[in-house]
Amino acid sequence: MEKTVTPAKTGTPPRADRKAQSWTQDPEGVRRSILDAARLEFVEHGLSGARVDEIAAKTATSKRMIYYYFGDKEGLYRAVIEEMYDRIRRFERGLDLGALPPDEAMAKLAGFTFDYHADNPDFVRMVMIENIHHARHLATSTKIATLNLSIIDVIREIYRRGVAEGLFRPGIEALDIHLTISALSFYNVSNRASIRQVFGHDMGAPDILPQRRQTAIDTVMRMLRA
Amino acid sequence: MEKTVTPAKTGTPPRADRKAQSWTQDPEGVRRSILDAARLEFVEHGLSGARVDEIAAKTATSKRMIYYYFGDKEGLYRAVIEEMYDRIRRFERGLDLGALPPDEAMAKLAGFTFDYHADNPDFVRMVMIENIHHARHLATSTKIATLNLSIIDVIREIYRRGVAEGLFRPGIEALDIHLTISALSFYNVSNRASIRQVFGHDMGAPDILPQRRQTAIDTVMRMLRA
DNA sequence: GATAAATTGTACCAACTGGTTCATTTGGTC
DNA sequence: GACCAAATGAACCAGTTGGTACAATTTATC
Repeated sequence: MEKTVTPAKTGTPPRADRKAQSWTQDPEGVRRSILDAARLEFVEHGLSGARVDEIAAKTATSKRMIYYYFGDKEGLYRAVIEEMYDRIRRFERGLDLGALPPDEAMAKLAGFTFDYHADNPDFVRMVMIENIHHARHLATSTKIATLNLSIIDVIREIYRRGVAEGLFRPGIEALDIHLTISALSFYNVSNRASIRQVFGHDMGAPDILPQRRQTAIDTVMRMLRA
Repeated sequence: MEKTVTPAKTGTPPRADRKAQSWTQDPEGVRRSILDAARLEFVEHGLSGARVDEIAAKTATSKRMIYYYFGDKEGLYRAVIEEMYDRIRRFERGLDLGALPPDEAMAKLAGFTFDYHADNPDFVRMVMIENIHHARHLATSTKIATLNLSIIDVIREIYRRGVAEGLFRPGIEALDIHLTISALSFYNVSNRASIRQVFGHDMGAPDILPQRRQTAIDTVMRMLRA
């Protein structure tokens, strides 16, 4: 962000000597830089609390480019949301649990999900913020509507095998399993601050987290066991 | 909100004929009215998204009185938060589970907690909002620090009895039990919008809620059973 | 009747904020 | 060398927003 030449101060920019600086053309890089800065700001302050000027300041580029690429504040917010959902979807797709016995597969899925949430508090906070806004942007996003649900299929298949092998009790909905895993993974992260405030325990602390993780996995397995 | 006399339009208010209206002095009523309006607005738009003028409009009184009683926007927000925590604490204290056998007591507690969250989405949303702000206002509130924890004692006692009677397995922390119950109660409400958007199911719908409720209770009981 | 607290209204302000305008240059590609 | 997209930068603006100033009146209390 260093300028070699002092910029003119008139409203109309100078003709010559504007900038001797050179720069590489890199649209993706600029978008990246803006998205990263925006994520930081939105995650920290929410949609209404985030300041465009603040995002611009965190960027390697300028406020000008934010509007150039994302149209307006909400467009930028939507882009951040979409990217985060893209990421967790890729994560879920990357799970390869088909080769494992059902109980191991389910325990592993629960563990992975727990870890993903614990490792990505930014994602958790964005989901919270989006829910505060009644998932309005999720609804208008064209990208998100088509995708998800894959995780439900994964769970359904593991569960089916588990029931067939007599390991799991029958009659449970795949969505119910997913919601239980999610709830137990999400809550510690989303409500970490209030839990610490009210009960004096920091669920994100490295000496407490593993215990909570084990409890979550055990709880899911016990929920399913025949 | 009817005025019998048209107010003067000068900056300096009129001397006479200001208002023939009479009103009863009712500080508590005015505070109530403001707090209710503020709750609606904060719950819907968050701390940064809420507009003081909008709160004033929802009030039976004026913006003037908001600052008169609560100092500033944050003071008002803090008052709303404190009141909500007061309410759930009273609810928790009101539970009388000591007379029931441990398993019944625990199931009833889980059910009550689930219902409280389902019936009070405003509370859930305020807790979300406060967590987005890292529970900063919970921390600075003098009222909240001293109180809670009673629910942990209730759980600890039920659990102790359950273990003594051989109904529950030993070695579980009371806080872990509470967090599990809370997570399973909170998540459906807090993430209702995104769940509906992504999976197409409205967890608050009257034909789905009871099933989710039962799953939550079952899950807690299975977590504990010896 | 005096005193203090509760209440009323509204115009107003300074700071902030999302978003735009203007004019221009540079890099890559064919 | 031409051409277009990428990139630059800072001033500026109109609308919003939390909060206040000012001046007065009414109600309850003793």
